[in-house]
Amino acid sequence: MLQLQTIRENKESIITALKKRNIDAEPMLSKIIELDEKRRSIQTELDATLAESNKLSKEIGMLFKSGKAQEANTLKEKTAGLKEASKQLGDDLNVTAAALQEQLYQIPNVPHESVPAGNTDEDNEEIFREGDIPPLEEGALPHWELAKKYDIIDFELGVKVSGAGFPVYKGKGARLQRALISYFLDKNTEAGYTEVQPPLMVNEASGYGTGQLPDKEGQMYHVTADDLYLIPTAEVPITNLHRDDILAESDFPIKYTGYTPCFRREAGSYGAHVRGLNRLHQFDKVEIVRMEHSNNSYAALDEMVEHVKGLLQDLKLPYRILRLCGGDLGFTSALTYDFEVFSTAQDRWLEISSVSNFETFQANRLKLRFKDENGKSQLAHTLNGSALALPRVLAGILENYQTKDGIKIPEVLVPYCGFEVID
RNA sequence: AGAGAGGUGGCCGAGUGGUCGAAGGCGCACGCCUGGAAAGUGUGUAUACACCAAAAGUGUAUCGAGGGUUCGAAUCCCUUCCUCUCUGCCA
Repeated sequence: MLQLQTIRENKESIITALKKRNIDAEPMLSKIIELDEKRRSIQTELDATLAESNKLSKEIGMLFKSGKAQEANTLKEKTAGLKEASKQLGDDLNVTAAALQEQLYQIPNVPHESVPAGNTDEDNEEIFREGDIPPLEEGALPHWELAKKYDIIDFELGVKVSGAGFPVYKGKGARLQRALISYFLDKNTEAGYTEVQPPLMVNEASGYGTGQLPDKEGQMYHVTADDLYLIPTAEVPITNLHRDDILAESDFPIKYTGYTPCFRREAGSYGAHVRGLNRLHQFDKVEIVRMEHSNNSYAALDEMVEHVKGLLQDLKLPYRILRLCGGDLGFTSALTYDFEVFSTAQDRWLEISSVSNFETFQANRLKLRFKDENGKSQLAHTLNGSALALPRVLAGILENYQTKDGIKIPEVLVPYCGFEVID
């Protein structure tokens, strides 16, 4: 959510920046400014009315105490009109503030200046590429065939137990999955991220805090009996650890990492691109989350990108980094780098990490602030990234490391797996 | 799930209709004291919004949330959320 003051002061530049998202924000912003002006004028009037009313009440109290009941009763009559007026103004204020809030929730974050304009993923800008694409032998298989061949992931069993998109990992497949989680957590911890195990269900306030609500309500599983939501990413509970906090500058940087399953309804997904591990209702992910001083968040973002690069270099997977264009940028993000691994057997790139700076967009909803050197509160910046999302890393490993003698395990994972090959 | 207790400032905790944004304590900050520290001592120490160019200042709101009674509510009434304890159930 953008800050009102920012909108008031930078309306034109916000409109220009939002054009990169192919949004004409002019009508919305004008509406917001209009509502804000209305709200302020009502507030001023209401405050004056209440002040008058408070003053009279005090006088009445004094008069009663000193036994001048008659004078007090005279004053009482004067308060009736004030009371009526403040009730009316209060209602107006509530209506206006609610309308304003609703408008504000609809404005996406302002893209960073480096974000390219564009409509679709075609317009994303590749900024880095590394790793060799392995020459595969005749008869190389996509991961869902490999999963079946070596009996390491059973999609049909998942269908029986839950439904499509809930795979069952078995044997060495399950072990490899666990190895990846441990490996990522270890690397993240080494890089200074504090490991946390957050709740997997969150309340409504948390959903609003990070921006899943109200915009993406349909994408989360809603446990209606208790009004909780299954987390679509660890970003939600971890970022909300600091909801309503006022930090000291010395608290920065705040760095967390956490492994969680993630639950996504993925309504509307279908087709070949969602086969196998490509798109699931439940998947595992290790996330990194940071809270930063506003003047350090882009340095932090770069650091996160370097860190994720390190993970992929270790796994020796061919990958590229994209700077998302305005049209592909998430609602809450100011700048996002997507990491994609090349899946050789599918001959396509698979997104395995998304690293974003939200600037103050989430912090404004979270009321996550810090005291600056002048003792003033200002909003912190929040960032997060996958380090990494498991299923597609797994898909990449299975497909890129396949040989006719089985699937080799990347060297760094062997100590975690306890075996060198899946055969 | 049943019964009970309770939600007050960073924390603890007092406050049952008016002078309460809220005693007292702890913590924290700054100063004094000290060779230095501790102790002692003094001062300060919530957030949001509005007015003001801004600072200063002023006003308004906030004692879980929402509503009501009243000239006036932390205090009374209603609704709701949450927490804790015991019982039950269960990993």
